[in-house]
Amino acid sequence: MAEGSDRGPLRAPRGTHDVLWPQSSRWEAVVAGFAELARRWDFGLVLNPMFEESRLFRRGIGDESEVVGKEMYEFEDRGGRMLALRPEGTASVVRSFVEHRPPVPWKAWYVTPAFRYERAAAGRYRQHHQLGVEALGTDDPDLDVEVIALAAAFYAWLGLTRVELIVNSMGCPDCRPAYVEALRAHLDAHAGELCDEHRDRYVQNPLRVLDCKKPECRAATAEAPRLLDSLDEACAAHLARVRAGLDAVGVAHRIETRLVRGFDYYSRTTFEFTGLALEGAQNAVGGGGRYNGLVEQIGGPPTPGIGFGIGIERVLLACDAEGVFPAAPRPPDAFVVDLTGGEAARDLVAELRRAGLGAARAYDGRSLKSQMKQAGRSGAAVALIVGADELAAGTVTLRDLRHGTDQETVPRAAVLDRLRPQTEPPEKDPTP
RNA sequence: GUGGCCGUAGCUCAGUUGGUUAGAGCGCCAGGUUGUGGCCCUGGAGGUCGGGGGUUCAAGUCCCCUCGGUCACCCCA
Repeated sequence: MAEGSDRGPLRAPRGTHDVLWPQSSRWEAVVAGFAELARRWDFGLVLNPMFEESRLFRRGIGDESEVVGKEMYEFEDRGGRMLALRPEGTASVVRSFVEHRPPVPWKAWYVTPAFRYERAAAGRYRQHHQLGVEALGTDDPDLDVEVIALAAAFYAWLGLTRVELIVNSMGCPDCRPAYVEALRAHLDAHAGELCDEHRDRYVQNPLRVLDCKKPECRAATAEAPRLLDSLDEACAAHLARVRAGLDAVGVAHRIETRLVRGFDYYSRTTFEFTGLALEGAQNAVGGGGRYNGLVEQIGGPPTPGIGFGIGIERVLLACDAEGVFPAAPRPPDAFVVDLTGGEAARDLVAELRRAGLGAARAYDGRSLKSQMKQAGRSGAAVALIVGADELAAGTVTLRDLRHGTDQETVPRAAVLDRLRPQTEPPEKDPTP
């Protein structure tokens, strides 16, 4: 183990990253856009702790899952409590539901960091960020449709077009066991054909083999029984209703019987959004499903639920790959250039800001040329220049920085009125 | 966690079979213009060559370890 060596430069820990302006403007916009969609879909914001008792995740997500089994950031606090940084959002949200018992249906959205101790790569981080929703209290397939449609609307709002939605049903505790047995029987007969990894492990979790991308496993399961065919009547009807709903609201999707998601809590509807423009293996931009047994598992009353998580870094990567949703910096409305020692700038920016305008200025008594350069770089629409002449005359020189070199002399008292009409930004609708 | 590739100014990179004070473009700062940005010209600042150890008269160049990135596997967001 590398003891915190004191050599070398300080850097962000492996798998973490900083987001600086102007890149961060995309994050602001992503969250604002998602918040607006959540409002339309009638979801309210829920805030949860970033760490929880470890047992929440062990019980909720499943001890066997990769994420809990080997990727959790677990630690003991000074009081001897075993805690873990949240590896995903659902367990915490559901725990808060169980703890507070809000009236159902309870529709919550969140934005949160998620922590997983795994080897970093492009689009995979030890701390990444997820947007998500959880809806508890009803098994109504129309809700599945709403939840999936919300995610689809989000991708569309970003401008993404190359996103594919795959849907499957994991069945329920009534019909899945029989299927798992049938699948296991099939795998027993083909065990020799499986890839190295699954040859021995398929017994524990046969469903995993369906998800394996190795050609051997693909071939060995090509003729395997399909979960879709062994759904009981209720699960089959549920899925049919979800599919019809997606068609009705115009959400294109494809059934993928191999889709098996990583967490233990899923039942019935599962889905995943894949960024087709993304290179490499990290191309899932979002996913989720129904988890009708989860609330009970962590100590609440039997309550069905459904939700999804969307990885912000992934989605932004997909935007880069498709060339959409660029960073949109918000420049100041005016840049104050001061040649009098700073007092005029100090007072003028204060006045502009009180009036709701974005005001920037230079510091350290730079030269006029230097201040003008900064003004140009800032993206401000106008420069407000105050020198000895203007100070004496009670005016400011207002220079257009966007178009040409037009400038005019404006009485100091009229500056605000002169600025307001041309800078009032139209209230921007975050959706198309 | 396993294997491959990579790591030189803030950024993108060059750096000859190891050989004096490590370079370019962009960016930044200043000047050209005693009060005017964007283009242009001139100058300047800025580097533990990711970190540590080793080989050598000599290491950015070679070797080992380590940290970080990246690709594949794995896993998923």
